[in-house]
Parts: sequence; structure tokens; C-alpha cells
Amino acid sequence: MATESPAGESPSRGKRADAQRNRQTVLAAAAEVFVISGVDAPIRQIAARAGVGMATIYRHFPTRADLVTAVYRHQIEECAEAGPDLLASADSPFDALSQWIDLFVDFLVTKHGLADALQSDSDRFTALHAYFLDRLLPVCTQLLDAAVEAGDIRPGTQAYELMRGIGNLCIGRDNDPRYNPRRLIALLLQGLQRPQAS
Amino acid sequence: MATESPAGESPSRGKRADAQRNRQTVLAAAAEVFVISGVDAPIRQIAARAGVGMATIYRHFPTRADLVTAVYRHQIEECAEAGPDLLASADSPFDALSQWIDLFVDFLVTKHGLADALQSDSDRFTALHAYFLDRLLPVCTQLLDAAVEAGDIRPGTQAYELMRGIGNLCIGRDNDPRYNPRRLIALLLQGLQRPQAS
DNA sequence: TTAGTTTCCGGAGCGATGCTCCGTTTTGTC
DNA sequence: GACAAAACGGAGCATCGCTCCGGAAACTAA
Repeated sequence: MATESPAGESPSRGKRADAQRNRQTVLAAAAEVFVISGVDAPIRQIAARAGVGMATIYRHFPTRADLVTAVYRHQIEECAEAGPDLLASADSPFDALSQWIDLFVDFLVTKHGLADALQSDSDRFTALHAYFLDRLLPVCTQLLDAAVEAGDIRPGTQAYELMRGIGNLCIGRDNDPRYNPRRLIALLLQGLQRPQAS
Repeated sequence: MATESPAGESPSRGKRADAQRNRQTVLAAAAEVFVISGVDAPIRQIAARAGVGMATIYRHFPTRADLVTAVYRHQIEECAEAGPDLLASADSPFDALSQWIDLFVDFLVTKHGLADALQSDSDRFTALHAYFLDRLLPVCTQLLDAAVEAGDIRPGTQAYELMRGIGNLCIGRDNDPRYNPRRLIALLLQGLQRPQAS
């Protein structure tokens, strides 16, 4: 089990100088291109922007998922770390869960096509899916369990299902005034709260 | 306004015999291939299965959306027609809405990749999106309004948002025991019901 | 039937993209 | 400076969407 380098953190260590340099160049170029063309942008385009051959990108990031996770690693990390903090600072476990989901949604909707990629049935993104799960599922589970424990929400919902549902709701073209994923997610949380007194 | 042929119902009328024949052959082949490879299957594959040239498919169905809608037309129609029936037969408007959503979800999850296509940001499917909306949005609106009128659910939710949310929740690989869109949709409906007495 | 006309067909071909292979270049070391 | 290892770059192959046009097939008229 690779515990210190879960998904390509710093594989440049010990590599040749030009390799390390190129790795950073590619990451920067990819970040820029992702904003413009989404995470599905052609590798050629990223390579051109970085002034680098395609093979260089494939050498550093064998799959597209590796490149995407490397680009967003910091933000995913932040999101993961925010979980326990919120649990400590929020008024209730439910508030903590709610605010954490806000963070998660913020992250997803501002990354062009990222939510789409997460659930894509294409094989290119399975590693991305796996990375998100590895990193965020424990956090979500903790928040969910705490909320159940506190009696804020009904039991019976799994964190995996919740996260994937939220991810799915964030899929689609942006800037459609008729569709706001947050409203539906709020509804979902509403349904999760237990007025189940019958 | 084309009221009798909204999206390619029977454009074979008056065409040459071989054209009509090929149209049916292509539809049958497409239906088979969609089951196996999803609605994103290569046109070449469908053409090969139909024993037909690619141009023939493009001639009959200019966009992929046209082909998909033609294949599923009957089932979409059934779903649309079920709306008013359910409203008349169900115990309450909310039950009607709930059952109709069940039908809609059944339809989506049994069609490989259809839900994905509906929200795809690719241009190839915009017409499909439009057709679903044209046909099903009025039905959903009617059910939603009736449920609001009856006081079953809180007002403020638009049918478009609800339908798209449901469609989104149905996106993804099938047969994952950890993810069942129906559970989340049930939660969503739960949140829609108004315990909002505050 | 047959000739003529219109409609329709088929697949070669073009551009885009993912990914690989291999000759060349750069880097690090002695 | 020479040498080996590491990394590079882009040509090249495969796939797919979509079009174009020469030819075949179906209708019509005599």
C-alpha cells in the first residue's frame, strides 16, 4: 500500500531535472486548459500549450484521471480536511454535513465537466472516481454518522450513495437558470432530516 | 407547427419502397445495438448490423438524437400518456407524481446510457433533450401542480428542475449495489413533501 | 418491356482524437 | 569530454463522426 504517495503526489523526487520541470509545466498548462475546455480537453491541446510532446504527458500521467487528480489534488485535500473542522465548529452535525456538502458542490460546479467525468462510464476516469472515494468517502461517512448519532437525520443512507447522488446532481451544462443543483440538494437534505415521527 | 410529425414519426410515407424498408431495418438494428453498447454506439456498428451504409442512417436520421428518439418514441409516448391516467387513478396527486416518476426512472435506467446522453454537454444530443422536454415536461408540470394544489408538497419547485434532477440521479454505471437512484429520488420526494409547518 | 428520370444507396475519404513506438536529445556521472 | 541512462517529441496507427459523389435501384411513361 502506497501511503505516502496515494495518487502521484510528487513522483518527481529523484527524477531528472528536465522531467521535474516538465511535470510542473504540464500541470500548469492542464489547469489552464481545463478551465477553458473542461477536463475532457484533448491531450494535444494541453501538450501544445505546455510546449511539450504528447508522450511527455502520458509518461508523467499515464491516464487522464492521473492528470486530473494531480491538478485538483490540493482542492480535494482541502475539502477532505474541512470535514473534521466543520464538525467541530458548526452548530450541529447536520449543519456540518450541510456546509461540507456546500464545499463539495462548490468544488464540483466550478470545474468544467468534472462531475460528468466522475460518473462517466468511460474507463478513462475510473481512477479519478477511485481517488475521490478514497479521499472523501471517509470524511462524508464521519459527518453522516455524526448527524445520525445526533438524531438530526434518519439512518439508512450510505455516504457513497449520498456523495454519488450529489455528484450526479451537479452534472450538466452550467449557467442554466432553470437548473440549480443546490436547490435539489437542499431538498434531498430536507428529506434526510427526520420528521419520520410518523 | 408540425403537429402530426413532431420528431420523425413516419417520414417514410410517400418515400420509395427501399427507403421505407431501410428505415425499419435501421431502427431495428439500432434498438439491438443500443441494448448492447448503449446509445453512444458507433454509427458504423449500427450500419454494419443493419447491412447498410452509414450515409443511409444519416439520411434517415440526420442527428444521433433523431435516431434515439425514433427508437424510444413509443415508450416516451407511453410515459407521457400515463401522467393524466395516474392523476385520475391514484389515491392522491402526490401518489400520482410518485408513481409517474417511477415509470420515468424505469424507462431511464433500462436504457443504457440514455440518462447520460440526456445531460451530455455534447451537441449531438441537444435535440434529444429538447424532445424529452417537449413531451414530458407538460405532464410533469401537471402532476406537480396538482400535488401542490392538493397541499401534498411545498410549492416553489419547477418541473424542469425536478425532471433534470431525476435524470441526473439515474446517470452512471448500472448494477452497482451501493448506488440505487430510487432511494435518493425517494429522499428527494420526501423533502418535497411539506412538513414545512415551521 | 424498355428507356428515362428521380430517388436512394454505399463506402471511400477527411478531420479529430487517444494512445504508442522509436529514433533523437538531454542530463547526470566519471 | 565521453558514455550510459533517462526523457523527449512527433510521426503513426486506430477509431469515430460526418460528408461527398459515382453508381444502383425504384418509379414513370410509352
